[in-house]
Amino acid sequence: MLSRKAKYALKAMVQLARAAPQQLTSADIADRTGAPRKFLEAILLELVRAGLILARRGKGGGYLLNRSPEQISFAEVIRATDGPLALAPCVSKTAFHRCADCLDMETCSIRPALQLARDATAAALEKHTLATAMAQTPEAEAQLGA
Amino acid sequence: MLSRKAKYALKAMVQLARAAPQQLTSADIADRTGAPRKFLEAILLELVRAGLILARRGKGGGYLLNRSPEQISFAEVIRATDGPLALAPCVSKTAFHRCADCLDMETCSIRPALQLARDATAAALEKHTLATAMAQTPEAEAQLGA
DNA sequence: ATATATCCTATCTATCTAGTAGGAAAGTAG
DNA sequence: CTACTTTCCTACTAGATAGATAGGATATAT
Repeated sequence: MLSRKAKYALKAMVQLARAAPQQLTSADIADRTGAPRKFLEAILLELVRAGLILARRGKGGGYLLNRSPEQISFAEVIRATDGPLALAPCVSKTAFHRCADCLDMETCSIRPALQLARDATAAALEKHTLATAMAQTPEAEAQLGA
Repeated sequence: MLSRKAKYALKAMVQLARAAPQQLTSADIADRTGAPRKFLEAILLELVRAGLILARRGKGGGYLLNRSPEQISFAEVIRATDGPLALAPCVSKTAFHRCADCLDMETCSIRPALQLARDATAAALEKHTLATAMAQTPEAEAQLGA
């Protein structure tokens, strides 16, 4: 399961894609996604640090995508917030290391299955970009207060 | 990421598949997988309740698969221990419900992506059975104490 | 009866989740 | 230079989950 953090991040990214080339403030995004503003700010900061978005401080400031929506995949956003997509570190491409509870990776009886699962998930989420999401759901996000 | 519980469960199931038609005690399985015996017992109990294995109490007792290895998928074992494979409840087939943090499922901008991811993961893990795992790694599991 | 093995309950510690609160730093406009 | 806005940073908290451990009750075979 994704954490709320990752879901808020994904929804925020889609909102930024919709707003482009205009920027949105954390308050704007909080309104549009239902995420608590202060919590959202921390998440947006992580996305800034991951290089996915840019931030402008001060009056008239806000956030905007650092790349075009076609170039930002769901996989990247999830990795930036929740970490690797893989079901175990030993099959992760972005954060590979031996599992603490498994001595011999080579003869591990469950690793091949986890590898297939990772590849399948990664393929789906890397193909799916912010542009895909925009095209599929062209309307504004439903408001929580509605 | 899978919990240790799920990994122990999967490894235990593969060991039971290898041992069949002989049964194994919790101590046997703990030895072969590196899982703490008492922790493992709790896990095995969950697998019993999920109908994946059978337990025999008393002297000469132990655990054994309730179906043939070809009929038990990795997906089932993971669901029995860690819960749904899906990244969100709203795209889960086995535990479907609306996400607490999302009012309108129909217009959700991230749901289609999560649906694709779930389908891809489920397909991979449902196809992969204990028999598949046995065939791929015919040797005994590496010992933690080795 | 005794030994064996699963089943059940309770407890514990550390970490993670999902925030809240308060303010510092930076940028803009007058 | 001052006021205002907006991001950035630090600290804190309540509650849940992970990953166990401990001790014993219950069932079974000899």
